[in-house]
Amino acid sequence: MPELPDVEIFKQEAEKALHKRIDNVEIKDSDFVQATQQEFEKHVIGNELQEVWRKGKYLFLETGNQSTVVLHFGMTGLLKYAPETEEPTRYVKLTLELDNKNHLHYICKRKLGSIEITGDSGKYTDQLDLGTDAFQIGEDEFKEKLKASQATIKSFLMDQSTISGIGNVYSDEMLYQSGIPPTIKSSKLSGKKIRRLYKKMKRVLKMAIDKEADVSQMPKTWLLPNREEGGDCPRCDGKIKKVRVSGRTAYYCPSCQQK
DNA sequence: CATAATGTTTAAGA
DNA sequence: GTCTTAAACATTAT
Repeated sequence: MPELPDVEIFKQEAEKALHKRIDNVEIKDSDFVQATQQEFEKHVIGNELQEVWRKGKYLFLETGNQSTVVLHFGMTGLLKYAPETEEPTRYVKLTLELDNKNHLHYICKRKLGSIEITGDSGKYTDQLDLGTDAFQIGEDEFKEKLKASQATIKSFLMDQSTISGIGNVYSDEMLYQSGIPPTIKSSKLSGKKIRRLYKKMKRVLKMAIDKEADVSQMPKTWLLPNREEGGDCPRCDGKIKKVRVSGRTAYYCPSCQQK
């Protein structure tokens, strides 16, 4: 589930290839990879991986001369760094072959997600229209944006053009831990709840990254490991409910989460 | 077999 | 212009 914490882990995976030269590129699914072999030859092959950075759910691989590989992971994408002797077989869309006999693979079961190359990453990111990264945003900006919104709070958190990086699963988690129902209007939140949500947003993201975005490592008192209809709420006697909010499935505890 | 699934984009309606 | 829904994308898991 590639949201901000997952992509942050992919960033760490890509950083294993930092300062290695990219000797070759294998496009394994040309339907999926937007860039052509020629573009990889021009922008990537023969260059070192100089820097890896993330904004929201996007990951950027800088390969010098203002060349950037832009990755989005859709719902099922991931990165894997492995020796050339341990090739993954299924769902590989792209492989970067490094000069140390290791490979960086982009793997995706489904076709939601993208791989592109740009010669102007500034212009490219502007076009993506991403709001401030959820891990970077300050409390004042958060408060201001929230008060200006007419949307429900869950919708607000997931809107990538306002704040980037938060998706369906982690928005549920933040709202659960803040005791806020997902369908309440953002503008109706009390100052106290806004403050609480801001703090929980940061804490949930940080903890999730510390736990390598691995659900099995998350605290049992979190919603995440209990995210199913009718499941027991880990913090009260209530049962977890499922509702549709902004086209997605939200899980919450009606008794813990009240305005 | 039918259904829902972590995301984004687009279109249409309120 | 804002916000919400639904559909589409392709494939897997239940």
